[in-house]
Order: sequence, then C-alpha cells, then structure tokens
Amino acid sequence: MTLPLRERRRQQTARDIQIVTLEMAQQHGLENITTDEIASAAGISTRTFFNYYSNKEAAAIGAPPPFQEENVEALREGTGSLATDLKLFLDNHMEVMADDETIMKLVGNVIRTNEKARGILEGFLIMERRELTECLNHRVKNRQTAVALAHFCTGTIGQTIFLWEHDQNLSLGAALDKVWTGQMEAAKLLVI
Amino acid sequence: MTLPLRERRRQQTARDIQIVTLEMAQQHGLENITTDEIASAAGISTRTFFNYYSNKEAAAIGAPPPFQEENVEALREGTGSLATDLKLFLDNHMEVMADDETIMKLVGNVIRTNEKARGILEGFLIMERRELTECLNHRVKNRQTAVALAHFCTGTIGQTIFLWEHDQNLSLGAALDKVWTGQMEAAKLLVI
DNA sequence: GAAAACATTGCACACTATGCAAGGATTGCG
DNA sequence: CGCAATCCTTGCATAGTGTGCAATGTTTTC
Repeated sequence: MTLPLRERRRQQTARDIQIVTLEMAQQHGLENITTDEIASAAGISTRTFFNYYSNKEAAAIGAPPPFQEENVEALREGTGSLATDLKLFLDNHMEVMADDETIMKLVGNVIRTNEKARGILEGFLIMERRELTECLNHRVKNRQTAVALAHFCTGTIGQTIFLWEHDQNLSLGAALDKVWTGQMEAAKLLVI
Repeated sequence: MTLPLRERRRQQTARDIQIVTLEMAQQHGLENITTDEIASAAGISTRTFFNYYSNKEAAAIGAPPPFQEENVEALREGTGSLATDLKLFLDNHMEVMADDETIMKLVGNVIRTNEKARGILEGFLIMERRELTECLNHRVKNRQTAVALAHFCTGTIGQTIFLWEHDQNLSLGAALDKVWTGQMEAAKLLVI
C-alpha cells in the first residue's frame, strides 16, 4: 500500500510511457513513431525513456499481470480433477486480466504487426510457463507431463486472448469457455 | 532441380550469410557483432546484407524447413486415430529437421538470449499453426478444436527441440518420443 | 540536515536500416 | 549471337536507435 514515493513515481512514469506509446502506436503504427516523439509526448527526455524501457516495443508491451500467488497455490494444492482446477485457475487469471482490457486490445494490435514486440511477449510467456511447470510438477510427478500441461495453459490463454480480440461480442470469460471446450475436445480426440 | 543460376546463387548467398552469422554469434554473441562485420565475413557489402535479411536476427534464424506437402496431405486424409496420424506427421517432420541439426543447435543458442530473434521465430510458428489449423480442420469440424490441436503440434515440436538441445544424449526422434509420452499423459489427465 | 542512493538530462558516439541511383551480371528472345 | 529487360550489388546520404558518461537535482536514511 505505502510504497515509497520514488517507487510510486517510477511505476506511474512507466505506465504513462506505456499508455502514450500504445495510443500513438494505435494512431500511426509503432513503426512510424520515434522514441523521441514518445518521450516528448510523455513529458520526459529521450534519455529517460531508455532508462525505463530498452526500446519502444518493450514500452508498448509493458509488464503483463503476474499470476496471483493465491491462485497458483490453489492449483498446486488443489484436490479436484486436474481439468477442474486448471479451469478455475484460468478463470481467475482471466478475471485479473480483465482489469487491463483497454491495454490488452492495444497490445494485441502491436503484437500482430511487430516481430520484436512478439519476441518480448514470448519472453514473458516463457517465464509464466516456467512458473506453471514448477507448480504443476507438484501434482504430476513426471516433469515432461508438467511441461506439457504448462504449455497447455499458456496456449489456452493465448488462444483466449486471440479469440476475444477478434470477436467483439465475447467477454474474456466467454472466450475462455469457448477455447476450453475446444481444448477438451482436442484432448478427448487424442486419447481415443 | 535446375533452378536458374541467379536463383541458386541467391539461395547460396542467403545460406552463407546465415552460417557466417551463426558462427560469429556462437563465438561472440549476436549482440556483440555488427552487421558490418557479418557482411565482410560473408564477402558482401553491408548494403547487400540488408537485401537478404532485414536484420541480423533474421539472418541468424534463416527460414525453417517447411512442412512436406506429402506429410500434410497424409495428416489431412489420414484414416488412423488422430493421435497415430499426428505422431506419424511429427516423426516425419523431425526427420526433415534432422538435416539441419547443426544449424538448429546454433539457432537455439541465439533464441535463448535474443528477444528479437524469438519474435521472428514465433512469426514462423504462427504461420505453421495456421497451416496446421487448416489441415486439421478437415478432420475435426469444430474450428476451435483444430486450433487447439495445431497449438498442440507446434508445442510438441518446440518442447522436442528444447529437450533435444538440453540433453546431449537424445536424438531428435528420441526426444520427440519422450515429449509425446508427456503430452499423452497430460491429455489423459485432462479428460479424467 | 548531511550523506548516500537514485533519477533525470544533455552530449557524444557507434550501430541499424532504408531510399536512391549507378554500374554489372543474367536471362529471354528474335 | 546480341540486344533489351530484369535483377543484383554497391556506395552514399540520412533518419533513427541505444548506451556510456558526467553533471545536476531529488528522495531516502539516519
């Protein structure tokens, strides 16, 4: 709650830069705006921009919301069927992400056209997969199975966001339900 | 077989550049070498380098081997169980990839430390997923299920390469078998 | 309130990437 | 063959990216 002033300011500036970047990217395309322009729109020097983000793609992506400790714990210690517990985990995480719907839409546009931005996001996904693998490795002793399930999770999240971005009528939760049905169907087809 | 001279030269130069780039990256790290250095090591001008690749990361990645038409066709028209046909498809594709083992190892090193390179590779993966989705959509009518299966495939390939790169004793085929077992185990756990 | 820790900025500089235009090589065709 | 069209390579100019460094200012700590 009471982060020191410096820290609060830092986070505020970081977020300001991200929002300015995304808005300008939305208007003109990320390729067509310069770090100079972003910096002056954000009211800072170009040099300071690079103190916050190492490039404009990173500024556009920002930092995705981390998994909530409680949700990870619930998944690790869960006693329901794996499918039930995973779905619950994903439902909860989607609810967290729903707080950033505006940013997500804008980030989605950037991702679609910018390779470097994709790479940065992929980096975050790799870390999330690592975290999920550790977590799931408590429930399934075989590590390769845990890895597979972690991929399954991040894949589900990715497909959900994609579907949500391309279908205006779907809420994030509804998109997840639709993707989940497809995933379960796929799993069934594979074990027949 | 008998591509025109110009075309053969183009492909040869493209490959030369890639190999030179990967070797230099292996020695010094991709971040620490310049396009100037790559170009002169490859015996071309800097300007020509940029006629072949739009940046050094793209030069390092090159172009991954496409799926063989015959294998895709076999998957689309297959009559075995989905798991059997998919495994066969992946086995065949891994055999194709095995031709480029040397390059894959070097690319792997680059991917691990370079975000931009990751994004470029991810771009290729997206196209592969699209192709697989179309193909699988012939076997499973529900599109979302086809998408899920396509993710499953590219995920399997990714996990396989990762495992192969980190375990010196495993051939690509053996790594695939190990990953496949994990995937099947995961699918079973999900449908219980 | 003084010292340590950290933030912002300007400046210099190496590197990246593209447009353009000149000159060379390859191809296709009569 | 030999000429025209096409494509390739290159140098040059130029806009933009990203970092090290040092000066100056602000926040934190005690």
